[in-house]
Amino acid sequence: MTKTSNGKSRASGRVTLAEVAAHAGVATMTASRAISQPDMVSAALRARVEQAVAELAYVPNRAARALASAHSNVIVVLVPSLSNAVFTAVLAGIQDALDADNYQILIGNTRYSDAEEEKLLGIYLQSNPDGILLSGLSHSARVRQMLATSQVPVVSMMDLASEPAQLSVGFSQQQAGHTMTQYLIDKGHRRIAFLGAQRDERTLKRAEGYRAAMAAAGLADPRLELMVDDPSTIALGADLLGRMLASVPDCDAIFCCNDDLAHGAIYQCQRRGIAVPRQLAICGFNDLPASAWMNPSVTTIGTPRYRIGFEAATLLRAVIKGDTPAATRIDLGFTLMARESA
Amino acid sequence: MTKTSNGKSRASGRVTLAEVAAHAGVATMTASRAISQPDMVSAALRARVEQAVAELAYVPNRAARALASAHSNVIVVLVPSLSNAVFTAVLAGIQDALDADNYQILIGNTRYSDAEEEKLLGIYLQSNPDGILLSGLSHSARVRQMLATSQVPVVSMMDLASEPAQLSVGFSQQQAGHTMTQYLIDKGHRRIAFLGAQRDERTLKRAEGYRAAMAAAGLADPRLELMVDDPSTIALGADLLGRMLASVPDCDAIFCCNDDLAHGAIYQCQRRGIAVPRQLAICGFNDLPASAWMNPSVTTIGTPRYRIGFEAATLLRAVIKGDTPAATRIDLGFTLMARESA
DNA sequence: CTGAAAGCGCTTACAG
DNA sequence: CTGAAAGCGCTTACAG
Repeated sequence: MTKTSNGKSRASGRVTLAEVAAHAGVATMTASRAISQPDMVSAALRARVEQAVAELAYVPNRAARALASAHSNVIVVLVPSLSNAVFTAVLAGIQDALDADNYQILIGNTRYSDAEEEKLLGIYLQSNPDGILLSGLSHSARVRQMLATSQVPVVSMMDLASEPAQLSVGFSQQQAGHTMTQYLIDKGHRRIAFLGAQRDERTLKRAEGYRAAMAAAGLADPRLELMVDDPSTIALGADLLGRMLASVPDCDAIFCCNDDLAHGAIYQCQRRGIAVPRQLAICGFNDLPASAWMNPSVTTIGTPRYRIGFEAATLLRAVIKGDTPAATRIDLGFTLMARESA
Repeated sequence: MTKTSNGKSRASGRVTLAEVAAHAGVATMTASRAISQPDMVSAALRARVEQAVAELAYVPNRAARALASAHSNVIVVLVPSLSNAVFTAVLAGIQDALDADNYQILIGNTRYSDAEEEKLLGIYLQSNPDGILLSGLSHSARVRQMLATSQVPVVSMMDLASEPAQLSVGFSQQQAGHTMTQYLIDKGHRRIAFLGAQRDERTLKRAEGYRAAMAAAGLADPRLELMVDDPSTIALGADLLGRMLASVPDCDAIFCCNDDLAHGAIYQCQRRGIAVPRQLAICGFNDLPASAWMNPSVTTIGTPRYRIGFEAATLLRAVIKGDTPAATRIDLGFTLMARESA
């Protein structure tokens, strides 16, 4: 199997293109073309090479190809979480958009940490990626500098960039936060609390939207805001609900920064015998699958996460291929899902 | 910035090790050592190289390193789903286990498809991975052959292999299915249905366990089994519950092959006014976070998914480093979580 | 501890 | 359409 030619070789033992070429009776470069640019080779030679590939079970060496061609065919995707269904949907969209091309997708989970993002980016940049898909708009100075010196095309996902030079696909997190809050105000609620977790960029922007709507309605009260660093979980939602009710007993509605928190808050209300929405209205954000099925069903903001991934990947691919995109800032919008809980 | 030497160069324009070496006034190979094997270089030279690296913002070319060293430092992980919280937990365990080493983790989502698994494996094998982490024990003939010819070490996750030569980390899916069924039988249920989705390997084995327990108790009835190909979702759980109740009205307990289905079944009962567990007992599998919080809370099987990922990656790393593992088959067990719903 | 040179397995202008 | 040769950016026995 291992046909290393000379004794002192460091060869990998795997079948090489040269062996395939020899087997097919053509030059190495012809074998290369038959595989990578089949149209540039005559049908006869192509068939011989293909047969040799099959007979020798040839597997191309991606490192050698990347080195020789200065093209990695790698696309890096950095998401802050894999346990959050929002980002797995984004990934599914990316996968589908890139499926046809021979891209290798490098998925990095930054765990909502700047340090981790820097580390992962540093490692992934070693692979000389053709493009990068990032979550969110705000990144550490170090990350911004690494990106700048690398010269690799970047598309930001989830939110909309303010500078048109920055490619972004998403929707206005702030506006969505405002819309949900206004909905609660229009329903007649006055003591509307905001429950936030993770304190990430998007939570902060949703809170800004909430704050703007409350202020405009003359309902602002800092005691109505409860924001913690912990990751969003159902358990945290249950906990935060208790804390809010303890500090603001006359609270009549709760806007959770995401559905996990809302679910926990609702389950907690059920255990305490608090009727939702009659005694307390509760709404979330993202429209996770359970939100439509729970009892009461959960009022929330539907977000186009799959499409964000799909469109961002499509945009990135266009830029990599040298196209000048028609739009550099793609707003996919959001949908208020008015259901039973608020 | 781009210091390509000769006119017709295909250089990438990035800073190279040779430039770093020149900047530091050492030979290229010394610069290489200073970076990869710092202990083999004197402190003085090491410092000069490190400074040159910093000043030039040098980023190593992973492809070149892989090609020259015949070592990719890549570990491939294939999971059937990223939207399933079980596998994202497995991934978290893998990440944590491999964090210290400089491994690049290639995550592939096979979407429960043999064809997709073959395709992904083919692409990833081009990167000459040091090791592979696979989900499940049963794979297509093509996959098994690719694995065999590649000679890359493989560890299987989730279930336990029957042949000791095959490295595996998980628990007995069949036994877990049996345990849950026996629990329901012991509680006095007689018409216990099994709801299955995806028809994947693990669902099938849980069903086997169910079948064995039912047969042993003299309760077997093929009409009590409902298995479909569709992916597991809450909506499907709601749907399957309706279908089962329509075909077997005297059904008194339902064993769902996973928690998503169980949640959907319970929500559907709530909408139909069926009391759980009084009129109908319902249990799931995997113990997703919501199961402890729902009302009623969900009886289910707790599975050590994070630890499966962690231990599997640890085992793989040991094998890659040439160690002979003490155990080739690591049983991490499971836990029956008896709660309100059954 | 340090270095000169060969080699890893591909691709790519350039000829023919 | 096909091929000889150089080169991509590293690492590694082998010497000194």
